[in-house]
Amino acid sequence: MREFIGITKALADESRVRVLLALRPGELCVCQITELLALAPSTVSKHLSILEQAGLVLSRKAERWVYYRLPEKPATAVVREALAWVQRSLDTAPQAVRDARELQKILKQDAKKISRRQCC
Amino acid sequence: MREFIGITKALADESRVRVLLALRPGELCVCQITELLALAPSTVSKHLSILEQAGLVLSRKAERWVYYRLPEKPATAVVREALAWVQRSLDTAPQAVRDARELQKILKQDAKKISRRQCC
DNA sequence: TAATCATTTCGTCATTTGGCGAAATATAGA
DNA sequence: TCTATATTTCGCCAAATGACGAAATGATTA
Repeated sequence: MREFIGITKALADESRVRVLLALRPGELCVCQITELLALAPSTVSKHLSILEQAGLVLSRKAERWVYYRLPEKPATAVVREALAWVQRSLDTAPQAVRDARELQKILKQDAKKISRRQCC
Repeated sequence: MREFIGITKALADESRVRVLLALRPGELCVCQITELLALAPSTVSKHLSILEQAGLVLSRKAERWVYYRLPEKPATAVVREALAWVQRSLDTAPQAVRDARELQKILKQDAKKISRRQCC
């Protein structure tokens, strides 16, 4: 029950759900997620830690950046089914589509900046 | 997205999840749910209205009582999958087992009282 | 080493949430 | 009609939540 409520609380916020949808194509660093959500970095960091605590995302640190991703093989069935439910339910939601488009732009911007060894 | 967040917020409280599990065998009136949760009637009423708003339960009024039940044929796929996820995830959770046992007692008590035309 | 940058932690604030009891509403029975 | 009972609505309070900016942390670059 503890785990379950942790997951539902994590899913009970639109910004956090948007992150889960944004991560579908692959991992993103905190600064990219921050730009997508248009929130303060500290706010985004808190959101991500809640998602990670619930087991809904994983993180890895590389150089100066922290990348978050969906767990390819979730630790528990509850988490796996939660993620599947989110994706099925919101796959074509307007917000998800908008975010996917916006994310394209963000990734494209970063591609230029990468030549300067920066993430965002 | 609106509907989805309404559902996750409804699921993000242990009392409300316990109600969904308690309703598996069949409908219950507010006073029975109130006894199970051991909360004030006004609090339980509010919880139930949140669940109903999210589409996770239905209600019917009969005589003096209001009975709540799981939707046999949920209005949307999101709701149907949410309910299925809850049940699968918490089917054998200790709290669910305790509540099922406690519910037996409550129903047995009511059986006696029904001879006096009372619900609880 | 010093400066820079990405991220997290901390403190604060406004809003929401979950709890209660009192009062209102609705229905059944005397 | 009057009373009793079941439920909901309302107003209140304490705790949790989501937002921010400032400061701390960690790692890279100059």
